Amino acid sequence: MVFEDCVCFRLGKTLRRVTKAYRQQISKYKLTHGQFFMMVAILEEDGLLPSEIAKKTSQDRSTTTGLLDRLEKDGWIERKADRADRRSLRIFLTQHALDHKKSIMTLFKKTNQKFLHCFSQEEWAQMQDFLTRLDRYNDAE
Amino acid sequence: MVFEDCVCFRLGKTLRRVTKAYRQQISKYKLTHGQFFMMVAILEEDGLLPSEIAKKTSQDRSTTTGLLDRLEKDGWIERKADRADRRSLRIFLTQHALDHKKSIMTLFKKTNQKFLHCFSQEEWAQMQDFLTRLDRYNDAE
DNA sequence: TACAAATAGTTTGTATATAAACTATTTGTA
DNA sequence: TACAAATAGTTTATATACAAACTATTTGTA
Repeated sequence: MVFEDCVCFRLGKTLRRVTKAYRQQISKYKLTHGQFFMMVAILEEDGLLPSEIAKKTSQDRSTTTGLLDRLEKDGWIERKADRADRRSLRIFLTQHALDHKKSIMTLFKKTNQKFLHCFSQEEWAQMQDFLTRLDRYNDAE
Repeated sequence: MVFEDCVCFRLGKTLRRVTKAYRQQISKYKLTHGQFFMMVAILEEDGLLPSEIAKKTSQDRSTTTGLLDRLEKDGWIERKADRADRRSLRIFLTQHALDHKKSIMTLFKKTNQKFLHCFSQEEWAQMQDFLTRLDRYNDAE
């Protein structure tokens, strides 16, 4: 089959499947997988700028705006003006988010364990190396 | 970093980067990467059903509808009624698509070569195996 | 100090992605 | 044959993804 050896196609196919399974695992919180990762990033570090969150989650800034919109609408985060730079915002967790912090971080780790079971430690290190090579290749472009 | 060992996050990050580089490579044809892959699938086999194309490209049926809509609008393909089953359609290439068949298939192979350069033959086989394991894991769910 | 360039974040427009519901048709079976 | 179930494809609604353009502010520099 013509797509067998296509890097982009194979990654896309696998990601779609992994994401689908991921969604089922995290459905408890009514967060999409994108929102879930963004929440984890913010739970780990409160008070970041949107641009810092974009970098941390490797998302486009405008994608980040949309994700933050929905997280704010659903009461997980708040945008507050930065004192030092009036162009900037800082993203803070709501009490609701703080109340679920431990539970969400546990779910994050537990869900990922399921996927890591596909690999031995050495294999996952190998996989990470492969992915990092592709990341770097495209940085250079 | 918390996402370092997250399978879903790492795949997503790499795919976004690979796709971005891919887009630049194929920009000549004004096809998105999704449209490009679908065109390759149809160039390889003319007269398929949308459901067969969905399966071949590992896409949802409704995603396939949208991609075929745009390919049809841009004059690459035509939908024709199936004689045997009035629920079904058959997807056929236009003359325009046939005129570019060779060039598109060459671009497909050439572009992918750039990404394969990140790996030795053994490494790519290993990577394929890893991806296939994740595919299978999620099939079972 | 003036002001061009850079930066932070958003908006707009379009494409992919998917679940759920929908129409039309065919299939399986009592 | 009648009719429920299955199938093919689409539509609808919503979320990610991203390029390009936009506003407001800050920075760098002549």
